[in-house]
Amino acid sequence: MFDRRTQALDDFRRRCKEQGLACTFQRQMIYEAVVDSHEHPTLELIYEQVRQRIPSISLGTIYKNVKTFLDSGVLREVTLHHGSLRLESNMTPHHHLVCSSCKAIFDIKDSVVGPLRLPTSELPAGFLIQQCRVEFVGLCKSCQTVGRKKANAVN
Amino acid sequence: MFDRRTQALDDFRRRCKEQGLACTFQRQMIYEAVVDSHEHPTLELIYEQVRQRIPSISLGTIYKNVKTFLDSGVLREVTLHHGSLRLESNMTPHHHLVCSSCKAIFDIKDSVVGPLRLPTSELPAGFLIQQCRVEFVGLCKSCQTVGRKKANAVN
DNA sequence: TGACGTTGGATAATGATTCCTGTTTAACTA
DNA sequence: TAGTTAAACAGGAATCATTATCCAACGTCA
Repeated sequence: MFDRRTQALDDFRRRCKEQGLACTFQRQMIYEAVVDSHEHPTLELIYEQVRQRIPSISLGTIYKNVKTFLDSGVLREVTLHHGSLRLESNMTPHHHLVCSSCKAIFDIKDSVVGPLRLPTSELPAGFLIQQCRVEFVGLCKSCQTVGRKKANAVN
Repeated sequence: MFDRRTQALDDFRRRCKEQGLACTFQRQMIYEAVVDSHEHPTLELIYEQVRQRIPSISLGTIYKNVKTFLDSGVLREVTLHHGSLRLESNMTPHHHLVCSSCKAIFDIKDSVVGPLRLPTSELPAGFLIQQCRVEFVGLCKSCQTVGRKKANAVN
């Protein structure tokens, strides 16, 4: 009887224990909502999901716990630059190098990485690929020396 | 006398003309602020920049024109998922496939893409790379048939 | 130059996120 | 197992970024 939910629950307990986080029912439901949704859910989606099982839960609780999960590495954020719109005028194909601490962005020439191909067999049926973006994530020189704490928090 | 600013101005005029946009002084300043800043600036940064030359400009104007630029493709947004925090529980290395229209995200196995290396010579001095994220961007099946307009708008 | 689109500024609306406060709960200990 | 305590909770207020609306004044372009 080692179904997906049991597995998820075990993972959750283990991850919480590792991080010294209380293993509350609300947190468990939030975690499960992320695991169950294979769509890389937004906070709103998680909220709706969890409310079906805990109607009284508040959005604030979702926010706080998701933040806790992200800070401690129990969950991950798909989107690196979420929250800040960043612009560029360079329209030629290129990639980016991003400092995870100070969010500085550098351009990387397209040619350095080379073309990336994905076998059609790996794609969802009918998916049409238009472009490929590569982000190298790391720490710039100054953030390595200055902000160790900060850098660790960003996983 | 073909310096960087002259070049930028020419590019700007050409891009505006192509898109049927008025080539106003304010827009020119906004465009130049993006070109001049090699940091992939935020809106706030652009605002500060432009205000040095047009102190009376309002933040609303910046927002409005940047949006116009993004919609028409005069400028680009570095961050694909800006504005929506997306979560995942899958902690194993993997990449993502993103529909630019409906923002659906699919996982791609790490191994399919293979390891990517960047010659140190291509990095800013002292930069420490921690991970590499690849995003294949395109259109999922349903968005290809349904939302052509929408899809075009998303560059 | 004249018509038309754009700007500025003020304001309001919105949506996402954070903060605050009093109450409840999980985890630990006796 | 009951008691204690720090942490977590719900609910609502507050904040912040962003978008929308208005209109008179202005600048652009044919």
